[in-house]
Amino acid sequence: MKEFKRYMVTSALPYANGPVHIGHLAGVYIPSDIYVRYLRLKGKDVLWVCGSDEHGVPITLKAKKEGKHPQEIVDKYHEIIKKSFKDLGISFDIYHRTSAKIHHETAAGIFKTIHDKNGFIEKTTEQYYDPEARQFLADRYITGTCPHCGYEKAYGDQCEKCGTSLSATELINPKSTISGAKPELKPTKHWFLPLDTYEPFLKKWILEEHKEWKPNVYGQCKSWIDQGLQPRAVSRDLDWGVPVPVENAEGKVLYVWFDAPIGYISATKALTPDWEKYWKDKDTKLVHFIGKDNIVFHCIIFPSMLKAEGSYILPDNVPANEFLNLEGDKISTSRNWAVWLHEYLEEFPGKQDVLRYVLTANAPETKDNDFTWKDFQARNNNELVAILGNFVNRAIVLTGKYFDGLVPERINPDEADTAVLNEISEIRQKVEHSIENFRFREAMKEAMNLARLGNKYLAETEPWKLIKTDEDKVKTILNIALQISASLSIVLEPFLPFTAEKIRKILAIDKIVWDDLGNHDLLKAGHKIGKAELLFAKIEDKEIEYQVNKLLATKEQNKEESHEPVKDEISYDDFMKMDIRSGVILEAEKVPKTKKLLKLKVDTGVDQRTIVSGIAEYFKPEEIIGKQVSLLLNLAPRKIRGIQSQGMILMAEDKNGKLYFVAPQENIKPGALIK
RNA sequence: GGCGAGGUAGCUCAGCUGGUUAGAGCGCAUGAUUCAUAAUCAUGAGGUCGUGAGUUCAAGUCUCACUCUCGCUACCA
Repeated sequence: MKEFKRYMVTSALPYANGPVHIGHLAGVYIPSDIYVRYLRLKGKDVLWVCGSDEHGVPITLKAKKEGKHPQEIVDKYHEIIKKSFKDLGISFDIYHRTSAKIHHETAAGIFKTIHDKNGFIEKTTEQYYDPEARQFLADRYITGTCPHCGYEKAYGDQCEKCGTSLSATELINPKSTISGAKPELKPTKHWFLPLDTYEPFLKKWILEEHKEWKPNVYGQCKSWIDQGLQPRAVSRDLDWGVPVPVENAEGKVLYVWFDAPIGYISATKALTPDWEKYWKDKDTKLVHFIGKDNIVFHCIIFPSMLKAEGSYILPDNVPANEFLNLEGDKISTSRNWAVWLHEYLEEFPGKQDVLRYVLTANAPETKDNDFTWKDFQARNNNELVAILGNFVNRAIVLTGKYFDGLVPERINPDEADTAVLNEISEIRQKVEHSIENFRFREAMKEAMNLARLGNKYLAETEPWKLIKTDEDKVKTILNIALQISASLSIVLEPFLPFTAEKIRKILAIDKIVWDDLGNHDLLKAGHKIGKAELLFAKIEDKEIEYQVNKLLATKEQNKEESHEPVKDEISYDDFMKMDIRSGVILEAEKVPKTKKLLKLKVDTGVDQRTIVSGIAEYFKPEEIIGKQVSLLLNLAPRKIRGIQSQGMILMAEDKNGKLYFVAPQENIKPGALIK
């Protein structure tokens, strides 16, 4: 394996429209913190950067909804996120943000360089522009009269009445749905990164040269490359983001995925004037920690951008984790189904390492995993308290009791004693190997084995018995138990930094270096150690119940609060325009090559017609034949997957997206009017 | 539907290029022990390795089909 002179580590930028939860931590931030802390202890030259991703449409929407400026939104979450990371001991060298000036300059600079090298494809199209709102309008934000059927409220992309696909420019009397103003046709230019031209490069670089990447990452990349890459737009008509730095680009910003990864570079710039050697020197090892949803951006798009720019190095590895679930359900910010970091820190003060431990032990390294509070409690009580905390406590208490807290000397250690000391080095090697291969779960387990080793050693030697007959032997035993404790304070530092620090405080030592791990004389005979202090406290059932109840309450609330806002008022006439009737499904078959579509033949009472409906995920064709349904008959026909769909089946949808038929409770002849 | 990843003891996971009775931690049972936060230590019981075929002297490990979970993608008037 290549030896690198220095390391550049990045962690995915959290999106600043909400706080950070345990899924983020287990997937990205804790693994990278372990990795970086380890490298630092080894004395490596390493920089680790992260920051808030503050651009993009969702933030502007959230701002609009709350009547605020996007900057207010990102300011709020940036502070919450930054503080909670710090409190958990996530040791970024810098936590930056993409709304910062230096980021805008950096992103613009990179765009400009690629632009000047003709690295983009430019495409100009005529698009509607709203002079009042002063922005370009997406097709959906324009209504007008359909040139085919004369329907007055056709959308810019499609007429709902006759079903024809339209382009906004075909509409007669177009109107902006934002301001109501009459939009003007203006040429708008966009820039595309021609990913297709990077295909040969990506093929060689990933598929041939990085076979060691994790299977999920490698497989995902292969899938994308094999399917053929398309040029991707790198700009948007929006007023929140990094302005496109060329002439005649007013109202255009860089697409958020273009500017976000550049945030790594700008953060490094903000950190040190020496930033270039971390990003441009071939002897730097660049590692991106991300979640699986980010694989394509970090393995395909960002490297292509850097390649296009020309002067940057490419990542050596992109360790992506899978997702963490919570109590069996997907974590969801919008449904408030999460354990929020800032809340955890308040509710479990001083227990940062417990969360770090549980999330590492349970990290979704190879497949999605589940976090449960019961498991959280069990790991704390049975592993941290019983194995680790207990061992260190035993060693300290015994030393206090027998030798007044003075480290005793080793006198004629026998074979078993030496074997135990030597085992520390073996554990060290295993931990190193695992961390360097991004297997943190395994690494931490090995580290914990050191505490297991200590417990076993004490149980076998029984110093509390020997003290009556052979004090010299007890000295040797406790010396070794203390050396193990000291080594624990090193090996645990990457995983449980607060605990490692606590152990050092009790042992009254300060300096630690990874290479001291396994040293048999970390504590000199005669050194005075401090008083025993518990490393971990048991977590009682009550605390766990509280958390579980909190989640149950969320579940209840989600059930109740699933109301969409009430739509705009309509007139009775509007309602009566709809022709809703009961009907019966006569035939049903799956539309080939789709997941959700069923082609149905229904008896409407007046005729038999074909309807295509997106319900295949919840109903099998044979199950619904003969089923009574409610039909909207006079909906404009529309072609779906090549099949003309004449009407719509009415369905109720719950918050999880599950569908339910809406139909008369008792059997009724097809064709009965519903009003 | 296409593509990718995964399906190994109650739970969380190891099992490298196929090779003796499939491993670990936690939980569970029994025993030992009391220095320690009823903590620890030892021993043990738990698996037809998603299902079904095939290749091979030999398959959890290779091939094919099927099935379930997750993700990307197409697609839900």
